[in-house]
Amino acid sequence: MIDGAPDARAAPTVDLIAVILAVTDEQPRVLTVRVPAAERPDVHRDALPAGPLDPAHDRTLELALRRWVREQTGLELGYVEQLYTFGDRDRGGDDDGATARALSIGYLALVREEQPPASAARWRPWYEHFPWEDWRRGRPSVLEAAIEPALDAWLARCDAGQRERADIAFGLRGAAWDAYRVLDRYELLYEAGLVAESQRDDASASDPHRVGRAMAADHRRILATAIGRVRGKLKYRPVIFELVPPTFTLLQLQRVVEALSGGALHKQNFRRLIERGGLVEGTGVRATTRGGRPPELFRFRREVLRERPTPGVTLPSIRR
Amino acid sequence: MIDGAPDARAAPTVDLIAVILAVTDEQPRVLTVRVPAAERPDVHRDALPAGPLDPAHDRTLELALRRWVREQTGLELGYVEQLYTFGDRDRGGDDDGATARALSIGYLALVREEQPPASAARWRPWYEHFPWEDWRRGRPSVLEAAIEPALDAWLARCDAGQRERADIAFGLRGAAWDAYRVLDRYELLYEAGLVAESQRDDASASDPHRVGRAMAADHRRILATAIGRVRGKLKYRPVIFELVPPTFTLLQLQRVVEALSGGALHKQNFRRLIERGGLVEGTGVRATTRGGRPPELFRFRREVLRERPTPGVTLPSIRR
DNA sequence: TCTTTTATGCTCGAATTGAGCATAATTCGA
DNA sequence: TCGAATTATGCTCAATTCGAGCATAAAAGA
Repeated sequence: MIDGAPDARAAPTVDLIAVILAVTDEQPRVLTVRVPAAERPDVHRDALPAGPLDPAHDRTLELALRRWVREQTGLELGYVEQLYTFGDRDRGGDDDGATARALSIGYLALVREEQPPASAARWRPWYEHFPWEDWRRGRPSVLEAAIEPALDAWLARCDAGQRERADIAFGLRGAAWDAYRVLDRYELLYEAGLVAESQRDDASASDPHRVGRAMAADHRRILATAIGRVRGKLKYRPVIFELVPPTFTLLQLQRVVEALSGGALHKQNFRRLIERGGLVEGTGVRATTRGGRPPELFRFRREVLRERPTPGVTLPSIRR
Repeated sequence: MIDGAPDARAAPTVDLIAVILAVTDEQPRVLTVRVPAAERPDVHRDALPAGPLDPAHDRTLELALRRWVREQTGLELGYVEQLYTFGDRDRGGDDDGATARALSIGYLALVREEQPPASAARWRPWYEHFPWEDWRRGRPSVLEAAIEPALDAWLARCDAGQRERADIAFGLRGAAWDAYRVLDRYELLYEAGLVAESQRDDASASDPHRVGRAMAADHRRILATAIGRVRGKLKYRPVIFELVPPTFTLLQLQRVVEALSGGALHKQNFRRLIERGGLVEGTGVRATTRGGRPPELFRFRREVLRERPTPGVTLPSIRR
């Protein structure tokens, strides 16, 4: 069986699941739909949009994704990249038995502005699901108020390895907060029983100190993966320009970076980085403004791709 | 169909495919098996080992992978991460019709040393498949001798966008060579008909200026994805230590980084980076040596994970 | 002992980064 | 109309990092 031929027994159902992100009004948002919960059809939950993989129509997985997203939401996706394939058995979805395994191929998509979605989909600020990830106005209070005490209590029953893992993930006891470890943090909270999803999956789970707004099945895990990915990508690819209009002010751009990375940036240094890095060029036009000196409008400078190997924006160094 | 329920029509076969990497004798190697070609059973090709996803046995995809790799090759995998899911229709495999789609979930694994593989698997230097990726002894001659002329000829029939894409991928006309764009380069060569795989997939393909050793189906594309990933990962996670013995000299470590990244490093600066970055600690023991001052043996310093957000090694700046 | 070889320490200038001060160009209220 | 408030933008300065090379140390081998 080492010869590349897949086993015929293994025929799980496969769907494509989309994490579609945009930033509007300085809030990063994710496109969600409301679905009835698997066990309790009267309860509705936020879910990521998912669609079938239709072999008859689509030559590639990415085309399949673009097609059903267009058909279902009217949204024309720009930047798309594959995220991760989720296939653990107990994914908390409508997985009925042990034999039929559900496989979801997750995709990350960035769209330019909040286009009002057709259908029942809606844009939701992602920090509602991850309040501990937004450090733009300082350390999130939920950390001290809820997460740390509950985590401590849980860790008292764990070994030193878990303690170390938690320290690194949450920047405790002298460790630094690493903005990219979004999934690590979510997984710890899940294991510690601090998110509603783990209560659902495990009846014997501990107390209901739930943090953040829950999602259907394992969709919050998928969103965590996407946030970590987009934060990482910012550094070395100019994906940020997928999220802003064709022309923009440097402050607009900065706010979008801050929204994604969850940290505050030093304004003048951000400008220096972006301008001297050759990522943008001025248009000569100034934006109409609502007070203060009117800022110049810039556009993405495509030529940077040939000039520099990794044109991105370095992340925070959280201010203060 | 936006509700997360997968369509029952879509039931492709799924297998797990492993890119298992090691570095021995300063050569990066990949574990391959020999399989008969889909169209011509008399011809054998290098392939990546693949195994089934068995829902009955394995709770997670990663466990399934570890299990069949252990069973088939005797190899106990250490570091494992999911790479990418390959599911385009024309993957060049034993895909018989348009209806049955083959899905391969690729995994990247790093193992510590060249353990002599049981079974028919063998270790193969990956630069045989990608000779243009090895810049350790300067610019690979295959670029000037074969790739650039053929690429130029092909680009003459393309639009300016392709020209730009090729410049960026291969560092032509003033652009910088970016070690991470392994997949971009392979895909261009594929499209230009410069690798044997594209001849197989397209009977009308151009001349046989083939570069690098071919692999079965789309396995070379998968390997390219893995190489790009591991090169990227080096920068911000200490994955390098998955590939060296528990204690090692700094030169050994440097050679492994160079093998993976495909570039030469400045020795003293590498030492400074590693030591002052707190990635290693001396053992006080010196290695037995074959001439020259005996070097000290170091070990990975685990505490660095809590001290620094992104403990990795910055890549070359290719010397000379 | 002298040459060769590899390891390791150190310096120097250039570039990058973090932080803040200063000035410019507007709007808005008194 | 003037001054306060607000936002944009230019500039400096010190600390750190990075690229490159010189110099010395510690061994083997002739």
